[in-house]
Amino acid sequence: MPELPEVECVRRSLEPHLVGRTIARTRVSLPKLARPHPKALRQGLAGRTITDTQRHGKLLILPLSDGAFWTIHLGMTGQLICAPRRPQAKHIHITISFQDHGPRLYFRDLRQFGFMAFCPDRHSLQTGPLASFGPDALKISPQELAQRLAHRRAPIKTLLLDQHILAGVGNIYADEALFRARISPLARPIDLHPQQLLQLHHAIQQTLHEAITRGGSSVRNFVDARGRAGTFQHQHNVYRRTGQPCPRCHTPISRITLGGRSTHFCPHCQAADRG
DNA sequence: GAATACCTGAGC
DNA sequence: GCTCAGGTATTC
Repeated sequence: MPELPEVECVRRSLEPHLVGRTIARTRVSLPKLARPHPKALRQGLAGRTITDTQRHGKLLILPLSDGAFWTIHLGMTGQLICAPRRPQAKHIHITISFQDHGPRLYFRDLRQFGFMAFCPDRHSLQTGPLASFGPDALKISPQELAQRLAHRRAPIKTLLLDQHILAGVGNIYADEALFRARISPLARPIDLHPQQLLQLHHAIQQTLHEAITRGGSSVRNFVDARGRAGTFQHQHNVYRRTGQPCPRCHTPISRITLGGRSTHFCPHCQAADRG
C-alpha cells in the first residue's frame, strides 16, 4: 500500500517503539525477503542498537550502532507490526525480537514484494538499497525537479513514478498531484511551461504533506505499525474515481493505462492542450 | 517505451 | 473463471 506518506506514517508510529532498543534475534521464514541473504541479516542485526529512524522515498532506513544500517522496503503490501505477541495473521515472514524482551517487530507481506536489508556501512547503503533512488520527493527543489525531467520524453505521469528521477511518488499520489497541478498525465515535459513545472512541484509537496497529516491513504487496508488506518483516501479527487464527477468541473473522471498502470484524470481540467 | 515477472487475494 | 491491485527489476 505504501507510498511516501504511508511509509512516513509507519516511520513515525515506529520511532518511539524502536529507537534505543537492541536487537536480539531475527527469524526469517521466507528467505527471499532478507537481503543479501537471511544469515547476513540475522548476524548483522544481532546485538546492534537502533539509533534513529529515517526515510528516503518509500525506503525506511534504521541507522544502527557501529555505523551500520537496516533498511526496509514495504513493496506493495508490506506491513510492520509492533506487538508483544505474534498477531493472528497470515503472511508474517520475519520476526525481530529484542534484548529487553519487549514488543517484537513483525514483518508481514502478502505479495512478497518487500524486503529487509542489512548494510554494514554507509557505502553499502548507498550502493545497495539507495542506489536506484533519486532525491526524496519532499526534499527536491523545484529547480532540481525541472532539471531531472528536462530532456525526458515519456509522459509526465510515467516519469513521476520513476524512482530514479524522484523517490516516493507512487500511483495514487502521481494522479492526485497532476490533478492539483491541472496537468494532463499524458503531457511531456517539453510541452510544459516552466510555470507549470513549478505548479507540479508545489502540488506534489502539498499532496504528500496533506496525506501525511491524515495518516496516509488506506485504499485497501493500509495501517501503520500501531494498526491505525489513514483517512486521505476520502480526499482523493481522481484516484479510483472513474466515471464520478470531477470535484472542480463535474466532468466524469477518465481512466487510461500509462506505463502499465491505471491512470485517473479529469479530461477537462487536465486537458492535454492546456498542459 | 512496453511487456513481463515476481506473489496472493479481493471482487466481479 | 477473469481482472485488478498502492512496487520494482529485467527483458525485448
